Amino acid sequence: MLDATRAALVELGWSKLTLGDVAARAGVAKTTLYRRWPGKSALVVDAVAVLFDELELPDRGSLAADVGGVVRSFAALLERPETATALMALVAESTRDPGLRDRIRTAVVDRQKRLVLEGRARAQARGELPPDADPVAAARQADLVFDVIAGAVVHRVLVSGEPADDAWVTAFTALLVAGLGALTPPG
Amino acid sequence: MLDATRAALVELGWSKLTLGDVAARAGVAKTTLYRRWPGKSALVVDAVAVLFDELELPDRGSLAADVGGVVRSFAALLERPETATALMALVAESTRDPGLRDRIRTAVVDRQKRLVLEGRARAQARGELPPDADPVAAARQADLVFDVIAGAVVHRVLVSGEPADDAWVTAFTALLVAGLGALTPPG
DNA sequence: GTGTTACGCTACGAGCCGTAGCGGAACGGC
DNA sequence: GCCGTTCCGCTACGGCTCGTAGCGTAACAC
Repeated sequence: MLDATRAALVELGWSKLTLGDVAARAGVAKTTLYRRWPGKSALVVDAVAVLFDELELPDRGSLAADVGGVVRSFAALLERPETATALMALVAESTRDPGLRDRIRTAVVDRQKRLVLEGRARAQARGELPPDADPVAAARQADLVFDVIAGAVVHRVLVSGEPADDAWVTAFTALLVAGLGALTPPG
Repeated sequence: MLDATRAALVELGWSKLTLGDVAARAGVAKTTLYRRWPGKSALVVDAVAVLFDELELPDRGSLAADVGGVVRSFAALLERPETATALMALVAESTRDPGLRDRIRTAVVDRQKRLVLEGRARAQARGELPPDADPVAAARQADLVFDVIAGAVVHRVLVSGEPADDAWVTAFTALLVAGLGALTPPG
């Protein structure tokens, strides 16, 4: 079912995707889809969410290398046509649907944020970042870094429409790591 | 016409917005809309584009203050319900429609990027940033900064779903300015 | 043997899309 | 005063999608 949804997303995109189509591809009655999911948005959330499971963050030895790695893998995910068209449409829908917003958060956003927390803890263990003084300040900084990384990649790939190639990834990583390094030693 | 489109966006959101609705609100026949715009997407692009004209960048005296200013005004624009639901949906559509992508670029993206170029030139005049050595490298850095700023704000407001309040703006500005400052003096 | 659950299939009213066809109003040239 | 052009409003239409209702059936539990 979710496979059929992703296939339909690749071929038709979000706007022209119909539940009748998905049902036909999956060899399933349209009724069954409506019995399991309340609508198009919820179905696509589940279909796309599994793609974010493949995001991992192996230890590459330094904060800069870890940031570069997560940026690269996230960009690779966004350059797949299914995720690109679906993610933006879902975010647009979630603007007017709090329930959908929660689904997206638990199914997609939290899975990415986990990587940031992981890389951050690793950098602290290496001594590249100072340990947490205040836990709420630490959470705020993690959220900030997450928004910067994910936002920049999304904007580069989907809005500016240019690839996140090696040159861009290294430049962005350098900027972010330099900012973190310059900001935290004194404070 | 565009006023009616924005009003319908506020009330219905992107997905439930119909051209018949817009026509009724504008006191105009549905045919007229189709005579002027090829479809829903193009109409909404024009309706939203004018909102980006109010973005300006007064000289606030320092690079940090200028960045904070543009972040604040951009965030205020994104927190309006019309722009939030429309922008993301348009980006989603543009992944499958190169023509729409160009419309968005000229009508929305370029208007924002202008601010970045302006602030950058101003910071160079103040001596806060080094002058351009290589023009293509300068353009690349400007694009990078633009993606970081716009992407972070969009992600914060629309994906994370939390407001870009003063605390966040100052933290983000500090991170970005520190990164720019730490990166460029040696190079 | 029976209740429960889940599914497939058909059919339906409702709504929107995008277009065609027709008639009317404004404007300009002469 | 006459006529061509252009723009608009209005109605109507075929086609498509939505989401639901109704009915029959297969698997499973006990």
